[in-house]
Amino acid sequence: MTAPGKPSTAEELRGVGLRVTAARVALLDTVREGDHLGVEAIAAGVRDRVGHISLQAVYEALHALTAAGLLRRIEPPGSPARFEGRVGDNHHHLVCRSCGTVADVDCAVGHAPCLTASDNRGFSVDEAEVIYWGLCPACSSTPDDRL
Amino acid sequence: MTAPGKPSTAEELRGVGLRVTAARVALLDTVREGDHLGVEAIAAGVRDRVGHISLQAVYEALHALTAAGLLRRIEPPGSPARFEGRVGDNHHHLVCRSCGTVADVDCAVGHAPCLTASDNRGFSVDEAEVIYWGLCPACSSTPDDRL
DNA sequence: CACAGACTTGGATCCATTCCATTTCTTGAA
DNA sequence: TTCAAGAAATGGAATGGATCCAAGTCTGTG
Repeated sequence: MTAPGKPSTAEELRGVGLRVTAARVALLDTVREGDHLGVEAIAAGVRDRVGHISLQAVYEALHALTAAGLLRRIEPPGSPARFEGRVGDNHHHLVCRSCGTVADVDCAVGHAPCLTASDNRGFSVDEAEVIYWGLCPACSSTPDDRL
Repeated sequence: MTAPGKPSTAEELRGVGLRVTAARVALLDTVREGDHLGVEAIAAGVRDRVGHISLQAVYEALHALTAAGLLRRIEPPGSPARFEGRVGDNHHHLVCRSCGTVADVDCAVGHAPCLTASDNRGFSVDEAEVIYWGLCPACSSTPDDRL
């Protein structure tokens, strides 16, 4: 089974080996419907759906879902962590210096300097900050992950 | 006066309208010699030079120097803020997921997808995170900066 | 059904950062 | 050189996001 079309939230959870609980389903839905929500906002959204959830449970679930690859965590310098449901595609973010609003942008692959977003969504961009994540030479030659 | 060649640290401070104090000179030198240092490391470096400085003074001075454009603050998600002396040029960073080491990279302007750094310095990059800073449509049409 | 895993409650704790009131110091002018 | 204005530095307290802990309850899942 598992119609290839569009798996339900529950099926997605199961698909990555996580238990399906009301809280997690509500959390996943909340994050996907929301727009780069912070932890508090997510907790509020989940409470709207299932009545109650503790902040700790929210943190726990966010970790689990992020680790499972169902959510992505972004942390614009200067503001608390935010989460989004868009994963898998390589997209970046526009952050407003004034109000902190976050918007998605596709990666400008293939053309232009990386300073230019493929679509600036109406933002007036004054800086592009790029962080390349990976392993430094020393760490990539080390067998295990030492932290 | 002010030989165009290479202004002293003190002259640079004066040049941006800041007072010249031993602490600031030492701090600026420390950051420039160091490699993406954190606040604690900077404080330690300054203490090596001038004997003593409070953490608060370090924060205050870092703010002042950053605002003045003499330093740049970078904040890789998951680690405390770091400061560097390279300003003015548009360069980005390589961050090691394992040890947190930060290295500079020039912007890959003009060629390649932004996923590819101009020189990866030996890092094995698995992700490029781009944050475009600017003002969202709403904020850019607003006369004053409301936060 | 039984159990591992998830959730709750209620702490405590950690860390980076900021705020406060007070004192000290740099600086430019007298 | 002396002085006053105002910026900078100080110690101490406080804030806020995030994490962790332990004990007990609940609940998916095999």
